[in-house]
Amino acid sequence: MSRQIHKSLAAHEPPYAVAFAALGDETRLALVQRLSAGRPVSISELTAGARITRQAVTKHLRVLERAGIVRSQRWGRETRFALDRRPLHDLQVYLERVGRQWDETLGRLKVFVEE
Amino acid sequence: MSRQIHKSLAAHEPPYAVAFAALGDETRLALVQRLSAGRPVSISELTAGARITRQAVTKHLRVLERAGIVRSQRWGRETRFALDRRPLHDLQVYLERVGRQWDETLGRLKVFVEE
DNA sequence: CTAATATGCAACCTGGAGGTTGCGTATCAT
DNA sequence: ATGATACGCAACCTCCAGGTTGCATATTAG
Repeated sequence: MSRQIHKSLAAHEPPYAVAFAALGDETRLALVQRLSAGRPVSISELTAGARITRQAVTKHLRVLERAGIVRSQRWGRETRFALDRRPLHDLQVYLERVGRQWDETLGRLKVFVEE
Repeated sequence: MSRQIHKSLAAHEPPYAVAFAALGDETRLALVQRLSAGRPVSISELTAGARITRQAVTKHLRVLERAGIVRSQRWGRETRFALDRRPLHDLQVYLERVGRQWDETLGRLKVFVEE
């Protein structure tokens, strides 16, 4: 899309695309679900029962971390990950805004038609 | 992610991951923005001013369409795309739910601690 | 102290995402 | 009728996401 649009949108806004992309994977969505309970969970525990390797799980967690959705903290020999709700809330607000913009524009359009 | 968790979550729910993934690209997010005005827009118009080829734009639009976020309709020689707000709203609700689950679980935890 | 546990790091593999070009075909404008 | 416009289809290219394996290292358990 035009460079102008892109720039104007991404200028000082959070990197929505990155966050959405982080959620755009079944495995990572499942991880988010699992962490949504609030309790920090270690990599091993998150890997337990999974069909993929611990390394793969780790990579997914790092993706979520770079997107700001999750934070990690070492606890002895294990690394525990916890959810951060703020970026998720930001996405929610973003989606609301898109819907609202639709309403407003369509509202104006309706007024125009009715005149 | 254990198979059980995955299945129980994805069983009859919308394919959230697919929708999130569709939004997880700057170009496609820009397209969504542009369509959020409500007016159906043709591929050519969406391509105008973009730095990528019409074909690339088309591919992105198809991705959005498969995710249900956008719908296409032929209008003479052009194909116009329009936004569908429902899937976006579903995502919004999904994100709300994650946040709410956090609150509830943490609430329970707090009660437990205080007893 | 020693074995088991929990991770990190790095190399490596493979498929598909994102992009391009070329060409064929409706449809619209003149 | 004819040229310009708006697409679709298909082949092709490149790079990186998602996954694995192997090995080294720090912690904890007994």
